[in-house]
Amino acid sequence: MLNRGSGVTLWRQIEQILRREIAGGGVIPGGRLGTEHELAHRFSVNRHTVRQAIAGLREAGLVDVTQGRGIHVAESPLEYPISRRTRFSENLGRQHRTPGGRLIEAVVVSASVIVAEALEIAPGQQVHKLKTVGEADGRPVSVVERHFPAGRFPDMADRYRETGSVTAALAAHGCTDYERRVSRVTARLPDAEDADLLGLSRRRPVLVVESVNADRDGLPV
Amino acid sequence: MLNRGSGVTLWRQIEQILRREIAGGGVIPGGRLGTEHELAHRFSVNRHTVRQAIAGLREAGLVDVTQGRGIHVAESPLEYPISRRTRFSENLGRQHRTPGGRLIEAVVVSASVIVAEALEIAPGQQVHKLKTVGEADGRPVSVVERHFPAGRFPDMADRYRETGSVTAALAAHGCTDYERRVSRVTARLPDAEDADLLGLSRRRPVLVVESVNADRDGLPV
DNA sequence: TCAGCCTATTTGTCTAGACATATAGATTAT
DNA sequence: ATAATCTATATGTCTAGACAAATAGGCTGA
Repeated sequence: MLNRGSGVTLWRQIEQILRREIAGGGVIPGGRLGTEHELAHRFSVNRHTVRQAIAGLREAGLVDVTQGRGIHVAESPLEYPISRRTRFSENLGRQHRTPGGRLIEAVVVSASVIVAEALEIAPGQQVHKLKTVGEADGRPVSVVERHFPAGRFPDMADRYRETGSVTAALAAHGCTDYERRVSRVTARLPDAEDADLLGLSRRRPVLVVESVNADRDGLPV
Repeated sequence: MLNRGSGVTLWRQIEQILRREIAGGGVIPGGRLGTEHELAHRFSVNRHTVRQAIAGLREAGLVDVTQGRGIHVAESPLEYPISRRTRFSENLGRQHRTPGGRLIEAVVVSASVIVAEALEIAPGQQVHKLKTVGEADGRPVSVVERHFPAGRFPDMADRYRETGSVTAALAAHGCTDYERRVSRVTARLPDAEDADLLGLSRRRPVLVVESVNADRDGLPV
């Protein structure tokens, strides 16, 4: 099965074999890949060598490893053969117009310097902070944090809860149309909270869209 | 130095200590962090335990580890306290219009199915493939791969070399204006080649802009 | 029936040591 | 002086084995 003197390390060979098995559908998503002990025995190597191979699969988000439970093929590695990209490549233009989203948090806070600058208000002024999780295809794909000046949009949170739509909530305040003014796209690795909300591996990069909307509305991050 | 029965694993404690030393400027960027052997002796642990701690620093892009050379603090972990975002948050609209870029590769290849579909030509037809590295602020920030149908733009590579501009090269073929038709933004971790070209850590996510330009020009990836 | 406990299973951490391989610098030969 | 070779140093890989800790499922007692 393995080639021991080929210049290619054993754990890489093992990783490759397991990758193919997963990609080829040899193992059902959610099913066990086998225990470290089993795999070690199967490839006739030490358990630690298997662990190094598994570490690679884990980074790639192909398997979930849990102490006491075992090694399971991740739920949707279906698209693996295509690429390892993060999936939520939304159409940017639409992203901020879509009504959907589950509300996580709605609080009124003092504007940080960055937010204040974007909104063209004084730092420390009250702003609504809405945190929502966007969903598509039935699974969470984006975490959005919006800031609205509390002065101009006093009932923002309530309106959003009623309508479930940012656009509608803004309209209720007399703002019938808005446009993105600037938009910066960056990428980073998600922090623990984001990863939890999205139910994803911390390995997968996350898109961060920072944009400021015209008509004097702004929404960083 | 280390607390052995605290519930926090040794390697995590070691990682934290080293992180603080790096962030605090205790070690000069480019300087050695010490060898695995030295660190193992310093913390009175096994070399492998140190290795696991180092693996964490490595993932975070804080150190460069090279066989035979040792462990060195990464060149610019300066912005570490700020955030771990990738830096090249370019203005999307401008990205494909900018003239700049160093040519890495220019070949004529057969169109893959994906490329062919985007360009609305038959798979297998000849296309120019231009690979360039975009620079900003003196450092490489983007890897762009463009595909042009060889039929419509026979001298693409030469023209690009002459003018150093995609727009100009297209104009030489009678295509004076073009627009992005659709654009998808995704993020992924760079592969070895990309990381090398960009001179960056493989941990930092990379933005991938896939767009198809109107006037029947397309440029995936 | 249900809660709590117990235990087998499985991954996580740590140690110990051997050999492989890449790097840099010194040494040697031309 | 320059190029090739050798050597010490350092990380990479692999094995071996011990104990810790989390999970799941079965068992026991109320």
